[in-house]
Amino acid sequence: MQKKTVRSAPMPAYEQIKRHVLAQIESGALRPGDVVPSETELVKEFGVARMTVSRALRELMAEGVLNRVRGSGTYVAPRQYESTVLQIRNIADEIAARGHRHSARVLALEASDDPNAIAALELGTGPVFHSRIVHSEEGEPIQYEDRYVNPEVFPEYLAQDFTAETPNHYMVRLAPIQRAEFRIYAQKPDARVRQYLEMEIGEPCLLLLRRTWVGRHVATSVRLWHPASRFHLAGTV
Amino acid sequence: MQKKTVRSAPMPAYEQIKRHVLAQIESGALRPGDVVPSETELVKEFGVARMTVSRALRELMAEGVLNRVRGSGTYVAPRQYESTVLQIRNIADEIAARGHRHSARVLALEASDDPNAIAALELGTGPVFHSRIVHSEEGEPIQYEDRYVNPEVFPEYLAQDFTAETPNHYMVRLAPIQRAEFRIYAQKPDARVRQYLEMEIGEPCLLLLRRTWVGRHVATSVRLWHPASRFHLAGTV
DNA sequence: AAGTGGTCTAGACCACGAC
DNA sequence: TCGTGGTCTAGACCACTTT
Repeated sequence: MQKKTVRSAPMPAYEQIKRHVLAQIESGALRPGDVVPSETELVKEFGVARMTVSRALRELMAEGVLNRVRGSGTYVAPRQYESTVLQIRNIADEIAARGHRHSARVLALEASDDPNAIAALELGTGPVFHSRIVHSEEGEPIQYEDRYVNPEVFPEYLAQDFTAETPNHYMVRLAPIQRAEFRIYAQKPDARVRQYLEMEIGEPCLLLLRRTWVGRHVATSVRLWHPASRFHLAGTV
Repeated sequence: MQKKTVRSAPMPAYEQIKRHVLAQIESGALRPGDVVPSETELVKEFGVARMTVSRALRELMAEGVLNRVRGSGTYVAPRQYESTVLQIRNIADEIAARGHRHSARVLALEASDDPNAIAALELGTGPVFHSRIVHSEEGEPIQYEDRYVNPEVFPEYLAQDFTAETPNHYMVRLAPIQRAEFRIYAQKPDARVRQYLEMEIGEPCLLLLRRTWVGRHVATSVRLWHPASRFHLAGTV
């Protein structure tokens, strides 16, 4: 009963196995519903005891990443369906998780000198970057995104193609978000928002305001309007 | 390497240990900050291997019930109903924090056989307890609370005076909330809610649905309507 | 029958904190 | 130094599903 040779990385074996499986899911090598290698196979692959593999897979199941069925096997879980306030998720991921098609229409992508936006980003002077995008799920508009971006944090923002990648995904990919502040309102949309979201007159919006920090900089300040009939927020504490 | 004698209950040993610790916390025998018996002690008490105790305590830490410090010990975690993001706060406290006066009007306080409520509380049969209360800030209504309560968790609920203490405060005082699930909607209020909240016709509501757990019981399921013009949610991540 | 996951044992080595 | 938790091993028995 001797511990095997020291691993190069100071990371527990079960954690390495978890990351290995997660990486395969993120890369698309493993898709929802796919069979994950069995405990026995992972034992051989990683040269560890079965308890260690078992813990890794059990924790991934507790995290909602995998489903395990005794006698059958381990499967990649379908993605979660409800958006959450607690996590800064990507509208495109949420839509994809529901098995639906996401599309984005870029209404504006420009520099701006709006003093309110400059203040919200806690900058002294402008210009700042500004984008307005309508996100749709299966062709039905579900979010009107009005976003201001700190050029010091994302200098290449205006050069991106936000029909291919959402601003949120782009920013998360480039910089780790360290803090976020949000406010949630029920609000009647103005005429422009109502039209872009194809809403009935009188239907309210669920409005989410969010500012996120990267280091000491306010990276972005965004207002997200959602038609009340087609969207809600959810989460657990 | 023989498995020990068959347990009377068909429940894993680690699960029994978890329930034992949770029961002590719920009964008040263990309070936040208290030291939980060490792995070695629990190994002796339950006659199991250390890995089994370790798993039980590790899972309770993952659930936020315990804190574990290597070299020091295992401790009961502080109650978290105010530390997290969408805080499970008391409307009366929030109003008091603004230096304002809170008042409550109890519209109903009764037993109910509503099958939806019974299902929401994950009970087999009713009756369950039901209350409807309008909360006001400086005399201005700010929240319409429609709450169902699990009688197994709060048997004395109907005997309380909720003009003096809010249901939320009463429940938090009696039992530690361990988990909460919420959903947030923008919604047009029905006529009754609109009237009690003294809202203009056409003004939307911010509707917060929340279920909270005490141990393995759904303790309460509540719908909170707020006039959009006078209320919003906020938090940080 | 063979393979899967679920649980458990009785040890072990280690990093860390309190004393 | 001693006790604590963190991880790991190399087996084992079991319930269950698939073939």
